Amino acid sequence: MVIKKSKNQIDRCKSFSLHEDKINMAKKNMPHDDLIFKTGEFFKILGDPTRLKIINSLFYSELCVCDLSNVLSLSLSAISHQLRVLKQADLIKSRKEGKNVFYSLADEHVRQIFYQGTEHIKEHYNEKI
Amino acid sequence: MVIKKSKNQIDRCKSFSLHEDKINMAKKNMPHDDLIFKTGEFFKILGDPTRLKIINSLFYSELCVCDLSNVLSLSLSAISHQLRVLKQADLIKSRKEGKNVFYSLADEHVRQIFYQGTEHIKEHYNEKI
DNA sequence: ATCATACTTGATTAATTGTTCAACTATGAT
DNA sequence: ATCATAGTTGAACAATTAATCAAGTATGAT
Repeated sequence: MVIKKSKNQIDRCKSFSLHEDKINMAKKNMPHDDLIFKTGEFFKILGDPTRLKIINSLFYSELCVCDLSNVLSLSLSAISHQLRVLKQADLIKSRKEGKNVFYSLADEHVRQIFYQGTEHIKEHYNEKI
Repeated sequence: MVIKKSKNQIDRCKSFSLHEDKINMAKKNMPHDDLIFKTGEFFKILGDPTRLKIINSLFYSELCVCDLSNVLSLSLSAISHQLRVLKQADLIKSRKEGKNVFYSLADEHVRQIFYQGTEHIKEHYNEKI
């Protein structure tokens, strides 16, 4: 009763003509790969609890690596690695003072998008979180 | 010249008292783990080019799996897997009509956050994308 | 009943990723 | 100069993940 697909059969449907207009509309309005990719990279950075906690911590004041290690109860190394990711993506900036390196948010935009994300989740779960 | 750390030394700094106020402020205002985690999961879903392209495609009209396969030049299987991820996260919804399953955006919020993300990137790269 | 089309799904595989470990450098105090 | 503290970094390891493959189900036409 099992029908095996031939090796090189393309796993696509055949009804291109059916919704041709809608398909072309979607294709025409597709942003360039570069923008899609970079936007994805940006959201990916916000897709980690540790990084979100770091961002939230920096809402109130600049903090050094040591402070963040205390706030998140995570090793200096783990924090430092994540700070590098956040800095390379220009979500945060740093300033050196003696033995300390103080980190702060790069701009208001980060705060806004973070806020929108949490609000979306809150609404979605009926304020139960 | 190499000084080896003892096995169980904790990789944390010792200056808790230095920035105690700032640390407590950050701790006090930290959202619950559940909210942080779910927000992270949400952003993670937006952190993939294929899913972003699907979302962008659905900006203009509902589309079936086959249509999306055509728009993105990706196999039905790959599209279907991603649609499931997007649906489970309530970013899209579906409607069955005969042999077709039509997908559309779940709400305006998704559109807004996607838009904010791309705008952030565009600003950041000086409109060069 | 049979067949083609639309879609789904579980398993596999390759690539990516977050944390830890163990080292390193940088700075300031003694 | 030596030492302690603050921070960085590369390697390793486990966990996650996106696409493919090979099968499956669902629906409508003949």
